[in-house]
Amino acid sequence: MEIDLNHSICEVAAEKSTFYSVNSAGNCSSSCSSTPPASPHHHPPPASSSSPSVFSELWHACAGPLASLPKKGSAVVYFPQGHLEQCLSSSSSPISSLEIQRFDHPQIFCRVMNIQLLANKENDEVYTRVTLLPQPSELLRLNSDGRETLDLGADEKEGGGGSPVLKSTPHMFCKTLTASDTSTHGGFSVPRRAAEDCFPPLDYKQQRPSQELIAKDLHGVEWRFRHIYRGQPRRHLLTTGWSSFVNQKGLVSGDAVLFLRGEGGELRLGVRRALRPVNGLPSSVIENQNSCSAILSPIDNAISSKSTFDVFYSPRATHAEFVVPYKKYIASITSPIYIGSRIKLRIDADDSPERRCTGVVTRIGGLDPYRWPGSRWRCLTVKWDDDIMNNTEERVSPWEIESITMSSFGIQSSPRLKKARSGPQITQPEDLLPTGSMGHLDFEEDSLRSSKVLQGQENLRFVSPFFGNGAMNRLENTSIPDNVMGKPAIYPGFEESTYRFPKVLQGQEIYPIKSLTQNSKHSFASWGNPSHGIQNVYLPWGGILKGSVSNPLMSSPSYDFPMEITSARPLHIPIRDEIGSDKVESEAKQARYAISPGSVEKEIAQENGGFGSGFSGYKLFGFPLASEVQSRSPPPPTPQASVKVHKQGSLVGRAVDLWRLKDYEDLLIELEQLFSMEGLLRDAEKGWRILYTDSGNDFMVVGDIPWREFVEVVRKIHIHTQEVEKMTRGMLINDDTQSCLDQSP
Amino acid sequence: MEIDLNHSICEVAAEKSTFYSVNSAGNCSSSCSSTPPASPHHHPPPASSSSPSVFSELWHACAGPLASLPKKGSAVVYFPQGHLEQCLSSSSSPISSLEIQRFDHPQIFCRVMNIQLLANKENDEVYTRVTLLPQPSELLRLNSDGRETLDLGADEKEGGGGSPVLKSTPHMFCKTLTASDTSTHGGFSVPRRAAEDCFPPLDYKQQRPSQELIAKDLHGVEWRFRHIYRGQPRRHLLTTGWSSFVNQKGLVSGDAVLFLRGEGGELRLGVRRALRPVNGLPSSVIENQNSCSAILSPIDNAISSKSTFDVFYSPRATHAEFVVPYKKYIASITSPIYIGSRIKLRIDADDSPERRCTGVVTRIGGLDPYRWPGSRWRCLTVKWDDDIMNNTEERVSPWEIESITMSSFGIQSSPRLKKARSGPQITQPEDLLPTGSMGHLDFEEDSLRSSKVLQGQENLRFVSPFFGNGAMNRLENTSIPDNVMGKPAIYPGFEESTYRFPKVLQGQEIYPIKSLTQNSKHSFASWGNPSHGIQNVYLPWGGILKGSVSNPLMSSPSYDFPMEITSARPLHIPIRDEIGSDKVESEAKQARYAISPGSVEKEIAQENGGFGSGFSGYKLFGFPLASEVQSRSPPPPTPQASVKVHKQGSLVGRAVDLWRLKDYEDLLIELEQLFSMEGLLRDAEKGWRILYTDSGNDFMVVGDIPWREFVEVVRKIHIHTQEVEKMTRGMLINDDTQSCLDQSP
DNA sequence: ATGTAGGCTCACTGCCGACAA
DNA sequence: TTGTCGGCAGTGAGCCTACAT
Repeated sequence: MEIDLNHSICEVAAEKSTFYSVNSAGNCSSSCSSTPPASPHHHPPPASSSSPSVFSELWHACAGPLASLPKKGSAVVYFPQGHLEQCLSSSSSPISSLEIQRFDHPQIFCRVMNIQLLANKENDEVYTRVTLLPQPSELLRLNSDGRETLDLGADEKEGGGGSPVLKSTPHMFCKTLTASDTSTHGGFSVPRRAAEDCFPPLDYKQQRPSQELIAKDLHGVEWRFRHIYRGQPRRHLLTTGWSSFVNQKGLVSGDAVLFLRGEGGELRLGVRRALRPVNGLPSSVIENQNSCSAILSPIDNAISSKSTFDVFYSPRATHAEFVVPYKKYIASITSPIYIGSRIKLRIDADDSPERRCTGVVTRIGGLDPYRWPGSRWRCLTVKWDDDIMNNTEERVSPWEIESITMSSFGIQSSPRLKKARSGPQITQPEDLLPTGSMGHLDFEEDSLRSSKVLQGQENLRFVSPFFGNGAMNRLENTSIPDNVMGKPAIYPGFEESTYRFPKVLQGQEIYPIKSLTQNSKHSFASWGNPSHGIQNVYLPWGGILKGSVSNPLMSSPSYDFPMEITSARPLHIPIRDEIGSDKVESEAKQARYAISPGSVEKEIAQENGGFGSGFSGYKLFGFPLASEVQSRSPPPPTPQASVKVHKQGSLVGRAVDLWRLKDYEDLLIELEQLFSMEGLLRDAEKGWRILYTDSGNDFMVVGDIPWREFVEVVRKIHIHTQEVEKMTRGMLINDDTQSCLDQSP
Repeated sequence: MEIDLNHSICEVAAEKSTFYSVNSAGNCSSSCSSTPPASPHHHPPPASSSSPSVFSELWHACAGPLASLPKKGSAVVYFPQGHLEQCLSSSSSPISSLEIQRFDHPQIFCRVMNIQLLANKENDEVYTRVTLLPQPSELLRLNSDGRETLDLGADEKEGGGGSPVLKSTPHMFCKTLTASDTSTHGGFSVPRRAAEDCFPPLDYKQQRPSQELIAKDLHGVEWRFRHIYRGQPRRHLLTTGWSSFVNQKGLVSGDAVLFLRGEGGELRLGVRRALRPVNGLPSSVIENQNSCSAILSPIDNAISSKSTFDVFYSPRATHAEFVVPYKKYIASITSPIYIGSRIKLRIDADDSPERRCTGVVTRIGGLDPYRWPGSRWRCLTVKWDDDIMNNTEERVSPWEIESITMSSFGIQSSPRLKKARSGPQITQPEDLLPTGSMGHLDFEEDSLRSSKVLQGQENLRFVSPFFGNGAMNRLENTSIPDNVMGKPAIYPGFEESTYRFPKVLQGQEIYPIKSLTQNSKHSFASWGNPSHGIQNVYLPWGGILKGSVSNPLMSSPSYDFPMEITSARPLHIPIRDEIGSDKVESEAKQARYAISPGSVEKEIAQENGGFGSGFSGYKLFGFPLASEVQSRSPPPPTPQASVKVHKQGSLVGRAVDLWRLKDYEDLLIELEQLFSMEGLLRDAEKGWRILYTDSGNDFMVVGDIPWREFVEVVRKIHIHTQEVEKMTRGMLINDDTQSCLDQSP
């Protein structure tokens, strides 16, 4: 017998009680218990102790995330997957005592004060509202010597309080609409148990018992339906009024409706739209923008004012993970992720409980180091082994990863394996072994493979600018403290690396060998103050040169890397030292922690010896190095953070923070959201053009210059219809023809 | 017999030929002629010389602005009213030789290169596209001595070129839809002449002749209609396909459709929606914001790059005047406008040819002096004599005004006439008499009245900070050159003044007498370099003190102004001296030109003698003065502290000191208190939206940018109902409850 | 000449049980 | 138990003329 999982979930929800409490001090706590609800008689008398507002809140809490509720018997706390609501039914982790942390601001820890669901009345979607109390936490701090200390025991016993008021789960059901349900032909077929559970009883003695149901939606709008019990075999149907509801709500097959009966017998109903794929773009992209822009901005304010903030979050519409459990976070950051790493991920899909997916990290994107200088979060692009995953989860948060192993892909595909054998032996240092409970890295067995990854790489020839005999010598004399074992690699600034051309980043520079050998004078530069011994050398493929191996890159400049691998780089976790005076010192020390205690092979081409000179003036393949160099804190005389956006014909302008965005695509998504033009901007055929006025007051087309450059020169963004470009080319008229008259007299 | 004016207009358009030409050099010119079109036989053979593209362009030109086309026989060039298209049929002023000038950038003159209509495919509206060639003109320049020279003769013979290709106007008609036309019950009743003119002929021998019409809209979409000639009496009807068209275009009664038959017999059709009143918001707001932000920004670019730019302009949707004929402009700026001035305005409404409206200027708003430091444009708020005008034309551009007289309103309403008699005699200087052809000011007869206006004022006690014996003495010795007679008053920076609290502006400071007398030490300050003799004294009510009357404000501090008159101030036209080194000098000289040659009575309280010191540190009623002082270019680092707040529907504005506030939340609370809207603003669901105008004069949503940034750029805050956002997003589904179940079994 | 209303037809909405999965 | 289909009826869109202005 097949079981509709959606329905099963609903039943679980009904069987599991969720308790809400709000104490007078505003210190909300919600705890969960697996106590079964009151006896499931058909029509329990309304609980006199329950106030309508509590019912309403509970209704809101239940209305949205049903599909995200745990499977029967499951009690796993799995915040990172975004199914925050699981905490509601997790007896092991009451929300109020869970450590929550913003993924993009490691200094700030938050305490969940309240979780409830709210409705976006615009699109009828339900969002989870997480009220967080930001707590600049002592859990993670830098000691004076720059060493990172994880003080796990601190701040543990603070929350709590408030006696939870027990509330029995009201009777409800959720049904995914069938084609018949949404067609104009008929009504809505009510599942038998759902009707008996939620709707007032009918007089079954009648031939065709029927009644009028009145249900309020999230807006408070009443919807009336004729509920009839008829047919052979008998079944419950909603007829009159149903199609109007479907039409006005714009429901289609695959969407879901939800009915909930309150204590007084009053009905509520909500819709839960299916996650419709946004054309052309993976949903994960939308997720990221959605979350970052709309949700995180008030958080900054709250943090500075030490007040609470709310996070709105729709588990159906967005995959973004705003909060992660502390343990998960710690586990994640102690497991470096490299491009090429094979990761395992647990997926909570509606149709399969706990499916685990595996894939290979193909790209590591960073947050904007200007805006989130200390963020440890990275955006991973994953090529999944299973093709089914391709469309749904292209981008992954490192917090989500369950285990990591080094991938061995690319070995067989490289015909030049032997030739590369003479390359450096990349060995993962032992202290990068996972210490977290969830992370799993077996570098021992993977060390060889990762070296093969390096050896297999073609065409891209990289060398670190840190290379240089002097630096190497210094480095070899450096002793690595023992107490930093197991700590993550520390690195200020990070960037994605899917570009064909190498990027030079703060603390991580990548050069083609060719440029080194051919024109080392202008291609080499050093970062960091040599007097402080910036010693870590990260090869582009993620290995760390160790030992006393001579520099093969210099001697054999024709290293070939397979093209399918752009570069394999470690997921370094930067920690920002806010004490500006000792920046270099601490960076140097932090950097050391990432270095294997073994001998590291390095050469730092150090032509430009000065620390402050950076890479100004150097170019690589026409790309100015300096512009890519992320200067240290504070952010340079920064260009404006927010850029105004005007849409043609729109009265009101908006503003976007470009530093938050990663690329043009992000921008388009952001703009679409700001102006409610979902899907209209990314598709040029929709007729919109994005223009901008730059610092030279020139009116330009967005997208022509590199994103970073764009961010710095843009002054104002304009959204115009495509007519704007026709002004020079004359009118174009598209000739899609429609016939609305079939017969001619 | 009643005549549908819309139809008349259409016929005029058909009778008047409009000629377009585009020469190969890209130098487009369009000229007009009143030559009647070819004999109006029913089906003229397609002109072989006309290319389809020209037809298309012409079609676009005709499709939109029909209501703006001149009445029969009219040849008046009347750009300022926004009916740019009138030039198309004006034989006296071919477009190509007309001087066009941006109202907000007096240095830049533009030459019209092309005019055509484009479609906003979103709302199906038609826009006028004006391709302009900016010409940094010599017409208006400042001599080295700072005197303004109007070199009318220059630059006159430059344009032209290109032999216009004659094109006969295609056959077209425009009909405003009736209730029957738009009802679901029937089809579209085609006016007889229109059908015979535009549609292919039917075989009238048949019983019910019919045919299928295929017409393309602006998007190129083909619409098919059954065209039938039937009924008793016989008439032309569009049946099948029509209701689909109406529905999909969202047409309602009052909208108009337009059919146009090309040379090849192909049909085009367009819609022209009726100007639906935007609920709650005066259309002028839309206009201003829309135009300034979306339309003018590319112009800056074009000006700097000396390239062309386009202006998109919808005569139906916006009232903004982007271009004004040069003569009109000159006439306007030579006629100072005061609050209280009675103005006459010509209105081109659809239903009445050349209706003239009169009203009294109640408010003079300025452009942002930061962004448009030299703009002469002012936004006038006019209280119209005719109540009908109240909703349509609240705000007026000075370019539109036909004639100006001083108003005498307020005389009778003042019970304290006698008491105020001892006040200063405000006399308009003779050199402010109008010299332009259109302006009309009779200051001689109004001088007394304006003084009465002053005398009648209560409760608001103002005095200029310029008052001071030293300055007065200097001023009295100043000789006014004769050759500046008739030139407008020159003043850097200007601001509206409808507020209860005084504002301190550049060159125009207004203080309550009370503060002067009580704490003159901190309330007085001087602007301008005394060595250059800033001599003009503008009283807040717009008068210029002259003669040797002693300062009555100092001796009788209890001046009372009627509340209904905020202040009567002259519309000073600032001219920006771009030579930065001599700024003060030229300003001082320019200022002198506005002063009556007669003896002027002034006192400048000049405690703070330094020019650069401004008003920093002084506060008045808690309002820092310095923040309100508009410094000379470049804009000062200190943004304004107090920001004006306007609530939709409220006549009176308030002001908030943003520096006192911590964040957006504080702001909302403050605003709620100011407007007694407790709880209404912080909850978005209450339906209020907080917007603001920033330093770029853009209309933005509050909350998008960080608070600190916001504080620095905000210029004015607007509280609107949420309707304001619907203007950009289109209709929202209203949630009126509907019962869809009438009978219960 | 043309706006509006009544009559008429037809297509579609929407309620019903049959039937099958 | 419930998704889908054929049957069927009521409503209304839409074509027609009549009538009024």
